[in-house]
Amino acid sequence: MDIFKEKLVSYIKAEIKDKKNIDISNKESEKLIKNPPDDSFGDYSIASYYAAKYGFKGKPEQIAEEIYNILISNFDKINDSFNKIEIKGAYVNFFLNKVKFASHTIRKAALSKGEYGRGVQEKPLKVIIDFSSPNIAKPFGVGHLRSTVIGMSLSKIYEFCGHDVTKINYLGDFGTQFGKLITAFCRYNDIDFTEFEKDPVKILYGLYVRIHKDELADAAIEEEAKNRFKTLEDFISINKRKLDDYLGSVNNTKIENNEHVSSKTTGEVCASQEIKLSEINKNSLCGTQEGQYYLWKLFRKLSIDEFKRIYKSIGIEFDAYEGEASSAEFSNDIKEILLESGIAETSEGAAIIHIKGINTPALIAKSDGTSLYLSRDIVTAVSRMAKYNFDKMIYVVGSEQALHFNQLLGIFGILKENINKIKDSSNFKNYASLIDGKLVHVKFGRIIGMSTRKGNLVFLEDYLEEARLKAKEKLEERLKNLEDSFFGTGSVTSLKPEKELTESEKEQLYSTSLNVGIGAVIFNDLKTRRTTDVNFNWDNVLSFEGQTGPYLQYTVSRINSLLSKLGEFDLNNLNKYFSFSQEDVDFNDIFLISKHISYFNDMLNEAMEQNEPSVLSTYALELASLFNKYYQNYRLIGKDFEYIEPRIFMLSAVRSLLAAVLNLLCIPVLERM
RNA sequence: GCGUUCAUAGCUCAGUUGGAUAGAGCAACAGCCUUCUAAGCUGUGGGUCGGAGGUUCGAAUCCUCCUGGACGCACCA
Repeated sequence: MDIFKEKLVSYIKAEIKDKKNIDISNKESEKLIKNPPDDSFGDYSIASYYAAKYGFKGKPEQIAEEIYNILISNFDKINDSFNKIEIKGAYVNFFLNKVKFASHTIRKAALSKGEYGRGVQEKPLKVIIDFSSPNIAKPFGVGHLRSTVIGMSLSKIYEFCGHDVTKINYLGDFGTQFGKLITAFCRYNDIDFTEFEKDPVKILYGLYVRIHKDELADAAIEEEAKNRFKTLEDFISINKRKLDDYLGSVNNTKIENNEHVSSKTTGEVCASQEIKLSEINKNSLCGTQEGQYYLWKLFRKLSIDEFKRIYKSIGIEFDAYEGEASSAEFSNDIKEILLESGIAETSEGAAIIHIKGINTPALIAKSDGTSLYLSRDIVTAVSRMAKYNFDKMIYVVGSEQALHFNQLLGIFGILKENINKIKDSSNFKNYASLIDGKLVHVKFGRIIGMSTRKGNLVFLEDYLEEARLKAKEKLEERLKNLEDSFFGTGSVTSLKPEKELTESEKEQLYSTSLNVGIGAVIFNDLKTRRTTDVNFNWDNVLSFEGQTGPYLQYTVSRINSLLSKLGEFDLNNLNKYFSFSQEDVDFNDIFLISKHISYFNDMLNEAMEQNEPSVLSTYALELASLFNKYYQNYRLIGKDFEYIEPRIFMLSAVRSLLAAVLNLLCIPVLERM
C-alpha cells in the first residue's frame, strides 16, 4: 500500500469514528478502498455497499452521500495529497494530487536501486521450498523445468519479502526403479562405456527404457529388480541407526552427503570415487551387496553432476541437495512406530493408514517391507523439522501428485492428534507433532502437447538450444539495422558476416541469444497461473513478441540504451527534489506509470500469499507495456535538461523495477539486445 | 465408479476474498522507422464468460445440476 492510500485510509477511519462513531479496523478500512476501473472515476473509491457492512443504512446513493458529507468537512487535512472528492452514483471517488504522487513514487523507486518494495519482517518465517526434484537416471525434461522455475521464483519472492528461505532439491534417488537400473546394467553386456562416460544420463535413460520393455516379456526381470532393490535398501540400513537417535543428532548431520554407510563397512570397492567406468568389473559388483550399493552411488553421482551443470546454465541454485535414500534407512522404524501406536494397520501384508476424507488408504510400507515414496516423505519432513525448525514447507510438485500430498498432510494431522499413542520415541513425537498445518503442496499443471519432431520426451537442453538458435537468427537479422547499438559504439558491424566478428563480439552474440532463449523459455512457464495446464506450442514459445520474456528483456535494454545516450547521469548528482509539471504533454502517461509502480508491493505480497509467480509476470508485462507506449509517444533526446532531469528518474525507476521483477522470475536481464 | 481440477475472443491467457462499460498478446486486416533499439507502437474486426437453474440490489467470480476435457485412485515416484 502506498503512503497516499495509507493517508487516505487513516483519514477515512478517523472521520467515520469521529462523526458516526463507527470504529473500522485498519484492515477493514483498507478493504473499503477500491481501485476504480477508469481514470474518470478518480484514483481510489469507496463503494457504498461495502460501507453498508459497517452500519451505514439506506440506499446505496444515500450512503454515498452520507460518507461524502462526513469526509468533505475536514478535507483540508488531506488536501495536500488529494485534489478532490466526488460522488458518482453509489461511489465516493478520490482524486490524487497527481504531480505530488508521481514525483514521490518515482523518486522512491528510482533511488531504492532495485530494493523498492523489499519487505522487512519483524519475525521472518523459516520457509523451506522443496522443488525441481528430478529423478536420477532420467533426463531433465520440461516437466522438471516447471517445478524448478516456479520453486526458484517463489524462493526469491519469499526472500525479497524478508523471509528466511532454504531451497532444497529432493532428488528421486531411490525406489524400485534403481533395482531395475542395476538389473539392466548387470544384464546387458553391450553397454558402451566410452559413451557412458561422455553422456551418462542418456545412457542410463536408455537402460531404463530398455529394461522396461524387456520386463514385459520376461517376468524374471521384475523379480530380479525387486530383489536388487531390497538388497540395496537392506544394505543402506546396515548400520541400524534408530530414527529417534538420528533425529536427535540431525542438526550436525550433513544430509546432502548421503553417507548412510561408513566406508569401513563398504570396504575397498567404495573407497575410490574416481574409479573409471571402463575399469569396472561388472561381475564382482553385480554379485555383492557392496557392489550394488557402489553402482547406485555411481549412477547417483553421475546424474547429480549433470543436473548441476544444467542448473548452473539457467541460474538455478540450491542450499541443499537431499535424496530419498537418506530417509529409506528409517522407513522400517516409521512403519514400526506407526503400527505399534495403532495409527497404521496391516492390510494384505502392507502397512496402511486410513485418512478421514480420503478414500484411498495411504500405503506406508510394501508387503516385502521395503519403503515407499510416502514413508520416505514422512521421515524427510520430520528430519527437516528437526534440522530447520521450519514454519512453512512448500513442495513444488505437479498436480498429478495431489493425492500423495493430501495423504502426507493428512498423516501429520493424524499424528498430531494421536501423538500420545506413540511410546519411547521422544524426538520423533516432538518433531512430528509440530508439522501439522505447515506443509503446503504448491501444485502446477502439466505441459501438454510438447514433443520433438520425432519422439515424445523433450530434453531441456535441446529445448533451450532451439530457443537459443531462434534468438540468434532474430538477432543477426536485426543487427543489420542496429548499427552500433548492440556491440557498443565504434564498432561497425551492421553488415559484417559472422566470421568477421571479433571473438568478444561472437561471445556477446552467443550469450545474448542464449539469455533471450532462456528468458523466453522460463517466462513461458511462469506467465500463466500455476494450476492451468500449459498447452505447449513451439511457435508461441519461439515468437519473442508480445507477452513474452524477451519483450520484458527488450524493454530494459531499451531504457539502458536511452539512458546512456542521455548521458548516464548518477542520480545522486541530480536534483532529487524534482517535480513533474501537470502541463507537460507526457505528464498523464508518467502518472500512469507511477501508479503502476506503486502497485508493486501489493502484487509482490499477493504473489507470495498465493505462491503464484504469475502475479508478477502479469505485473511486469503491464509495466513494460505502459513504458513502451510512453517511449513511442515522447522523445527525450534533444530536450532541455530541466525537462529531461525528472524523466531520468522515471527511466531509472522503471528500469530497476523491471529488472528486479525479472530477477524474481529467474529471467536474465540484458544490457543490450 | 469415486476424488481433484479446469472450461472467458479463431489460438494462448488475464480478470476469481461478488461490484462502475469483461481485458491483453498472438493470428487477420490497415497504418507508423532520414529522429532515443520496429523483439516496439497505433487502429479495425472478433464475446449468449461451456449449458441450465439458484443466492444477491448486483455473478465470469458463490451454490446445485448437466455437458466436455485433464489428472489421480494400494505395494511406481
